[in-house]
Amino acid sequence: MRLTTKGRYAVTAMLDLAYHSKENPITLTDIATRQTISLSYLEQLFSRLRRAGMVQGVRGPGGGYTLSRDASEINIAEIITAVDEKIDATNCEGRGDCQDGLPCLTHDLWMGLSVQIREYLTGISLDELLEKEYVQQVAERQEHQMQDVIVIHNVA
Amino acid sequence: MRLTTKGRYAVTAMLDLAYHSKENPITLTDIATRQTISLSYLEQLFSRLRRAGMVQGVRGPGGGYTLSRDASEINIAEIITAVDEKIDATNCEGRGDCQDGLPCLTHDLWMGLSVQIREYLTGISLDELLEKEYVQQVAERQEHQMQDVIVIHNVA
DNA sequence: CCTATTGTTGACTAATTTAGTAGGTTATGT
DNA sequence: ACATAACCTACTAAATTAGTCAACAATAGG
Repeated sequence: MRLTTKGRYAVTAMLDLAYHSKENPITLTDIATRQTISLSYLEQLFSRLRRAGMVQGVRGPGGGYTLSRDASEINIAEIITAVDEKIDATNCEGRGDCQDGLPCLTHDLWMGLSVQIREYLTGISLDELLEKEYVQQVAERQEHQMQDVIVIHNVA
Repeated sequence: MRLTTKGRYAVTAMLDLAYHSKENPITLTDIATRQTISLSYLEQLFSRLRRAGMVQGVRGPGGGYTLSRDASEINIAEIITAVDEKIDATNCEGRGDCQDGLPCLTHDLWMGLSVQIREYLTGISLDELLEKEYVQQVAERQEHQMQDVIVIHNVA
């Protein structure tokens, strides 16, 4: 099982995208600034998200990324899977050959945990997350801070 | 979140111990053979489990390890915590300072996931695992294979 | 008392993964 | 044409895992 910043960054970026790209494409530079994630790293993640068919890239000025599907049709588990390989607590990727080709003593336990985690994350859509009061507060705060960054940039 | 072989080995070893140490202490060498885990690595893990007060070591011939508590009083979450630091899906260890001292956009989501995983693993005791038909089958198989190893060893 | 057994400890290491950099190439709106 | 932004590939530093190795401490049994 790995749930590292890779998967967390991907979900955060997708949520940012869902929040801001209602009409126009959003650039990775914007997301990188708002979420303080390195731009190049975001590019890698979005490369995978695009290949997984979750986002669409638009090149050139005014371009950026948009969601390929409605935010209600994208769940958290598939975002993590797209960038982080798999949500799986076993060592044998569920095959049951953990000990010399046969299942280890605790194989079933990790299978159960995997199902548990997968069900939880599959059950949450981007849409549902967006509606949370908490998310909206943080998103608004980030927009204000973004304004500050732009002002500082223009002054300099 | 990290759920790696470290935590899995610890739970597997503890389950093996619970299964075999009904009367006498069990040596790490036995556990290492049955579960195909490196002895030196097991020593490291049991050092932590001992400091966490979950097992007791008995030195000298006939020694080994026993559970400090009844198997019904030991749950899976605490075993993992003892060797694997923490069951936590956030990047900020739950503090909410993930983005420049303030919570990131998805902080709440990871908090919820952490609770979910922790509840699941806390709700399973070693005792309960032992009663599973599946575990008993694997344990018996391992004992037979262990006999083979001993026979081969004596012949050689 | 001696010795084999087993726990206990600490330092070291190879392999893997993560997180991030750097530098380029395409496509496209103005 | 030119600036903008996606897109792509290769490289790298830091962290973590999964061990190895070597020594020391306690103790049961002869």
